[in-house]
Formats: sequence, structure tokens, C-alpha cells
Amino acid sequence: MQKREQIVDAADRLFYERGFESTSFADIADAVGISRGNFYYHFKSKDDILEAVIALRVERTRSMLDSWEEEGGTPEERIRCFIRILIANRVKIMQHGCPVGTLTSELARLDHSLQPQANSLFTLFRNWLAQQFAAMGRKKHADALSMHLLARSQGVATLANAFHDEAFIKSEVGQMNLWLAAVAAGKH
Amino acid sequence: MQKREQIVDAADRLFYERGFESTSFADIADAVGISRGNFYYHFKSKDDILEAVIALRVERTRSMLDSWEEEGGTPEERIRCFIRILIANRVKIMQHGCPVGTLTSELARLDHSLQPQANSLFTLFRNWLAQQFAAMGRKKHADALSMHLLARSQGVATLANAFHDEAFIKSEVGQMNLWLAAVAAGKH
DNA sequence: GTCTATACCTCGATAGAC
DNA sequence: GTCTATCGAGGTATAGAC
Repeated sequence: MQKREQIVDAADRLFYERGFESTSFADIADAVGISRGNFYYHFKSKDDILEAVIALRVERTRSMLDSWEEEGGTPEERIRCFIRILIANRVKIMQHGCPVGTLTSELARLDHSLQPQANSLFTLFRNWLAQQFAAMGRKKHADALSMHLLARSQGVATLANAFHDEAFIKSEVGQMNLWLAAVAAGKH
Repeated sequence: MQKREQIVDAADRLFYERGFESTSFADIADAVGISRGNFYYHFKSKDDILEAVIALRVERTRSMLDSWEEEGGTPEERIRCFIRILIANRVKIMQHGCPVGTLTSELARLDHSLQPQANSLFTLFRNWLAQQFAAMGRKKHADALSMHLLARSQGVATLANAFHDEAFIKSEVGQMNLWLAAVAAGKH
């Protein structure tokens, strides 16, 4: 694996676990096993690393959404894949929150120039979910339904992180699936 | 107003707007109009200021919940007061997110020793809401209903902050009120 | 490409004059 | 009580040897 990729991978993990601001070059250098000064051969600034990390996350998100698409199934089943992330990633979510939500919030707070790029991660999910709701025949409210589901998953991540409560995640996921079934049945 | 109060007030605002970590003594000093070195007459460390800020927020939250209690009305109407915060504070929420959620997330990420104190802010709302749901006759699921409502409001704040979308807040608040009415009617 | 050395800044915190 | 001066640590970024 190339050094550049290793740096981005380590930064991706550390930015998630500790946040962008409180991750220093020294932290990344330790994780990758290179010297501090050597970063600037690969990246011209810390923001440059952040940009690469976001690009990596966008890429991974895209291929995850694509794989859900290719698995076939109904739009409802595809949306269930989205909801299932909360279960699959529950341990990390309880430790560090949602990687999309926490990064977006941090960059908003810092008034960072890469805020739009981070938001595009949200938009990726938002548009994909809206597409599924539209395919379910809920074209008129597709975006509102998408935003509603996104908000609920964000809320679950925030509280699960605060209270370290696994049962809460499972209970909420159950309710989200019930809600989804009701939406599919034309209710809501 | 005493200098100490002024410092806590300014820190309270700046910690909300910029976060705890990225607010420096210089920022607070500028806001209050005192010199940097003078902080240490009033507080022995930055964590000391944070502790005072959290105590202030707890105090304010308590009296807000008390005032909703004293206004009389049904438990359902009291919970509506809680939901209404999203509307009343929508401008600041779109700019900086929810003050409770963002502080809790940041301290969790920093693995900060005052994390429990910040979480107690959440617990204040959680217990108060659970109390109202219990008074509505939903004693068995009071805490789950409380957590559900808390999660939804957190999610709304996170997405409203990311997308700066006021219509979204209003739409979600409408749905939360419908949900609440259904809960009061014994559904859900 | 990778290293060491270092410049330069800002941070939280301290010392001591007034 | 409030100030100025300053410390030591740690941050990003640069220069230059190898």
C-alpha cells in the first residue's frame, strides 16, 4: 500500500475517533510510522488531508449505496439496509457517534472551508433515500421522508453516544422499520 | 454584573458558537474586555470555566422546566413546550446546532473529565420528559418515549444545522406534535 | 522519498508589578 | 483586582541533508 493511502486511512480513522481539530500530525505520524516533516511531500496542508479523507468517504459511501442497489430487492428492503447500519456499527457509534454527523457538526462549528464537501456526504444519503422513497410510489414526499429518516438515525447516534445505550439503538431501529413498513403501505 | 459572571456568560456563548476546544482565553478576554492573565484570579483553569458554564446551563434548564411545570396545563401541553424550543431557537440551531448535543458530543470525543456533568443536562430533559409521559398514563414506556422524543429533536437539530433548512424544522415539529397526540391517545 | 532540525505561532498557565 | 511579561508545551509548516 502506498504511503499516501496509509496516511489517508489513518487520518480517516483518527478524524472519526478524535475529531479533525484535535488530531495532530504527530498522531497521524505515529499511526503510519513516518516522520512529521514527511507529510508535506504527500500533502501541502492539514486541510489537504481532510479533503482526501472526505473524498475517500464519499467514494466508500457511493460504492456502499451502489451495492445495496445491485442486491436487487424492493426499495423498502434497500432502505432497510440503510437502517441496519445503526446495528452493524453500533459499537463505534456508541463510542464516537456517526462519522457523517460528527464531522459535519465540527466543520460547521469551525466555519471550515470544506464544510460543503462534508455536507455532500449527507446529500449522498439524502438523495439515495429520496430515490428509494420515490420508487416506493411516494414521489411527492420522497425528500421529506428521506430527511425524516436521516434525522431519526442522527438522533439515535447522538443519544447512543451520550448514554452508551445499545438497547436504545435496537429499540429505535425496530421502530424505524415499523415506520418504514407503514410508509410502504401508504400511511404517513 | 460581577466579572466572574461576565466571564461565564461570554464563555457560555462562545463554547456554544465555536465549541469548547476552539475557544481560547484570548477569545473570552476580548469578549469580556479583560486581560488574558486576569482569568486566573477568577478560575484556576479552563476546565474550571467549563464547569461553571455547565452549572449555569443546568441551572437555567432546571428553571425552564420548572416554569413549564408551573404554567399548569396537561402533561401533553408541557411536552409541547419542549418541542417548541426547536422553533423558538431555530435561528441559533441552524447556525450552531443544539447546545446540549454539540457539547456532549465534543466532550465525548475529547474524552473529557466533565463528560458526566454535560450528560446530566441530557438527563435533566430525559427525566422530566419521562415524568410527563408517566403522568399521561404511559408509565411503563415513559423512559423509552422520552428517549425517542429526545432523539428526534437531536436529529432535527443536526440536520437543520447541516442544511440550514428552516422549513424542515417546522415540518418535523409538526410531525412530533402529531406523534405526541397519538401517544396521548394511547397509540404508539 | 524520507529524515532531522527548526522556525513561528498560539495555547493554557504563572509570576510579579501596580 | 487587574495589568504586563513570559514560560513551556504543542501545533502547523518549512528548509535542507541524505
